[in-house]
Amino acid sequence: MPPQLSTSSAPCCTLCPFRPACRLACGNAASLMPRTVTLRAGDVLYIQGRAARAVYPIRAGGVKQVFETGIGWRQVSGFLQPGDVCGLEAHEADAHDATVIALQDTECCAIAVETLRPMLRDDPGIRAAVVAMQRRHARRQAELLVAIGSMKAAQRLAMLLLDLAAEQARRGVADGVLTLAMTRNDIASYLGLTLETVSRLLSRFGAAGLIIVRQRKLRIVDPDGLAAVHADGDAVAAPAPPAAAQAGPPAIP
Amino acid sequence: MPPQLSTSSAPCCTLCPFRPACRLACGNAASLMPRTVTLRAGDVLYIQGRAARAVYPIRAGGVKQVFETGIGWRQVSGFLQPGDVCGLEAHEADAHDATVIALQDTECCAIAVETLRPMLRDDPGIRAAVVAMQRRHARRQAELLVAIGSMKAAQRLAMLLLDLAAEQARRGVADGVLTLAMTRNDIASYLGLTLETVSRLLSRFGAAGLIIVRQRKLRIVDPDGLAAVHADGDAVAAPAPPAAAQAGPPAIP
DNA sequence: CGCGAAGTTGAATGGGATCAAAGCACGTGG
DNA sequence: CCACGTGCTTTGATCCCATTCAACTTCGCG
Repeated sequence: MPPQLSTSSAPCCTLCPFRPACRLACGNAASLMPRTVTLRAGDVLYIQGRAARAVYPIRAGGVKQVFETGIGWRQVSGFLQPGDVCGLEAHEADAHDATVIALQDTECCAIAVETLRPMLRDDPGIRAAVVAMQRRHARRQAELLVAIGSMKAAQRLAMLLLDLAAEQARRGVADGVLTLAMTRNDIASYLGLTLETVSRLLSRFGAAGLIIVRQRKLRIVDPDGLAAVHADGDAVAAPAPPAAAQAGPPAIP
Repeated sequence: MPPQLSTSSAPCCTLCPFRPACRLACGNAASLMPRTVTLRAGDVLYIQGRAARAVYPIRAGGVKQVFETGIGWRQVSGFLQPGDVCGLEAHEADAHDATVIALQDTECCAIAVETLRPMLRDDPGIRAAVVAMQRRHARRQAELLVAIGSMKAAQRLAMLLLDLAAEQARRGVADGVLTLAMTRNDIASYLGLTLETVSRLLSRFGAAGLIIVRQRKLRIVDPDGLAAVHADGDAVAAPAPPAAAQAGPPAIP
């Protein structure tokens, strides 16, 4: 077993919708060999409003999507991880509808629209995968809208944590240790809160035994409890003093 | 000139994306003759999660979209007017992604997916119109997300009013009298507020001379002022007592 | 080691929610 | 025609959750 790589796993294409047509992923010499792009934390992949010339499947790392309204109000609108695809709007619009910024060292492919469009026309499998991806994104956005519109802060944060864990499970990671590549500020923006509130809630979740947090490493200890918080909001109220002997699980490795 | 119809104008197809292929709209005998549906206030057009067998262009009246999350939290997610199309997700999904309920007496067409799909395949014009409609909807949802996530109540309401006015202008109505078919509660749900807050803000906007409200009739007096409220939020703060002689415009006709 | 960015924690404030009570429009039936 | 009931709206008083302001700690990196 090789030594552990940085914090994220090596480039992973297993969830990429373009995998069957991609030489990087399946090795077929006759297939597409996409250009790749590498980004460092803070680098901008593309900017909202600029011409959309490609879509960008993420191979490793992580990015945030930032949306800016017509009058200049910005908000984080999503976090994308390996297996997700940035800029899918390119296949039916000519401009990007959000800005994408790397949260950590990130590697992604770039598939030009001139390559993409024939692929979508000719391959029903890929087309279906892309449509499915768009619908998942729309559904998540609708759920987020309701969360921000009518749920309390604790519910929103619980939702995000469960969401991140589900995403992680979807890409096959077994142990429940999440790495939050984004800052507290990014999380707060995404959830319509402030960074202080996010920090306080993470501490409170930790005190309640739902999670273990240490900086950007997070382990979900009690998924059912988190789900209860998401559904109820008052499930974790006062930071009850943990009495005496409570040999909780050791800190995150 | 016939006497004025109820409160909304007669069935209007001028903005319908399917107009060029529709006998109701263009009179071409060889074209499609869609089935029509009539609803009374409160009637349900379709329900989230049920099989999507058709799309429903609205000819007259108005409806609200209601989205329900996986754990049963509901929120109004949009208001649709004549020229809009309900259930457009049908062309790539097999289930409706929201519930649609009539706000008033409403008339709409029903175009079965079996009819829709060939139409979209063969007619680039219609396809483009449908894509444009979906993108406008996505953009509006993103703006709403930022508004609910980080704007104050007054800003959100100003945004909605300006939006409704713009929609009305888009369908060619000249005088600026809006008819709010939805209740204060619907507005509040859509904006992530409570009905009391919406009511108070409408009164405050009225006192500030931005609008004239009386029940569900609303006239925008000062669009620029409203835009300032949308951008700033503090533009209309204290309900300043209107001093003395201020012969404001007469009540809404 | 020292600096800046990110995170934690506390205390005070405020905006919107909640609770409560009238007021108003509209349909229904006496 | 008017009395009545119901649902929607308005307005007031109070409360509470999240924001704001501020101080301090921790981490990452030159």
